[in-house]
Amino acid sequence: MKRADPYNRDTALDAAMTLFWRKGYHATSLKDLEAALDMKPGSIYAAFKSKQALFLATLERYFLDNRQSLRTMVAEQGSPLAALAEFMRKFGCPGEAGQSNQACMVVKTMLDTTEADKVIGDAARDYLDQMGDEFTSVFRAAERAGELPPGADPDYLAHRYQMNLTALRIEVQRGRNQAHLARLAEDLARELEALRPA
Amino acid sequence: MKRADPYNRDTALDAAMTLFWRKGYHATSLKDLEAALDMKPGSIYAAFKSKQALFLATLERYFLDNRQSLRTMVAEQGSPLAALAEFMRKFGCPGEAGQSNQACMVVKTMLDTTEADKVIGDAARDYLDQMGDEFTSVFRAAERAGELPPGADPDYLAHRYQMNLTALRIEVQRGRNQAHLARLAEDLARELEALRPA
DNA sequence: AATAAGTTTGAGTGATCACTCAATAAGGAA
DNA sequence: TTCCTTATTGAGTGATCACTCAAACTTATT
Repeated sequence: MKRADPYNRDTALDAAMTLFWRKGYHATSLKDLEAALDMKPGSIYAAFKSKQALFLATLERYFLDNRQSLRTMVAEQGSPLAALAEFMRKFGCPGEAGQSNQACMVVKTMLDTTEADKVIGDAARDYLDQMGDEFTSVFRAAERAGELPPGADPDYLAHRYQMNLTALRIEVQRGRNQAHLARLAEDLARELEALRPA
Repeated sequence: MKRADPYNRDTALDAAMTLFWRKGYHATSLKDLEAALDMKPGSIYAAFKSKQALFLATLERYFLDNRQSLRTMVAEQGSPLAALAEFMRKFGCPGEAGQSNQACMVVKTMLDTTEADKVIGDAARDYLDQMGDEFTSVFRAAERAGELPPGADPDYLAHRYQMNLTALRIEVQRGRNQAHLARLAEDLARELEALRPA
């Protein structure tokens, strides 16, 4: 039997991430992973140690991707507040930029996890916290730039922003039509930009 | 061997609902159900036909419970808007009234479901729609009672309300501290009541 | 060519999955 | 009591679960 090419870690992790993101940790079997990664069980275990370790690796990858996407947006946009608005808007157009009609993988993971999968649940909560911190620091930058009204609380604003983003992305997975999602994202973005003093 | 008492459908459904709510459909095994319902596999299958049918029955029960809770609130509160505000506030105090620190079972189910579990996913989406319709009709009642500003869109308001409720309940499962959750719920409730013209 | 080091292979592990069914027990009607 | 219907029992079904490992293969070094 011919041997397959040596596996590519990035490609494999991407495939695993897509699969886990869509199906969730519990509903994804090793058979599914073998097919998606085009790897035999032995190779998967040699490369990633266990199903759980592989999942954690994909979750980290997902988080890092998202954080990088936000940071890029902040660097490209003229202002912190505009970056947050644009970041929000992007999730209202699923299938265009992003790859899927799925809610946030980290949120899905946290909701799918109990004490029996403490390691995974803790990782998810930690990434949510880190992403929240990221939003907070952007709001703080907005404050320094004079984009927030006096007395605004960057920490609280970040929290509410994260909640809105989460809710919007759940609407995406709920299968709402594109027009509805776009209006929703636009409204949320406008409410953000409305913070800017006149 | 002594026989167990004949099962009580309500008790069994409650126990199954609690278990499925917490662990999710995929992570809940029949062993888990046998222990929680105190029934042997044969009895479970005689009473509920299949794991999937049992899950669907618990999901319906969960939905009906929640809808009833909202309707009771509307009947008890002085105004529709006050009822919606109070309904929101209740979810900010987990462990007090409700039984668990879990997000909405219907949302969790929708996020945990793929084409492979189409029946379950469709049921979840349908209950979300029905709950949305319920909120819409309360907002319409608020409109008739003069509690909404002119030009308000009850359908859109209901949608945003549902999103906020979903996000709040996810914060609960995220494990935020009680003070934070209470403030969040209070703010969301106040924003609702701020719709009322002066 | 020969050897060594490192990967990939895939049949096979015991455990657990959802589920079945013949046997058994309980309650009601005669 | 005897029969009949209905419910419960729990060991057992084949399938699938996450996972292993000795053998086969490839590449690099000699």
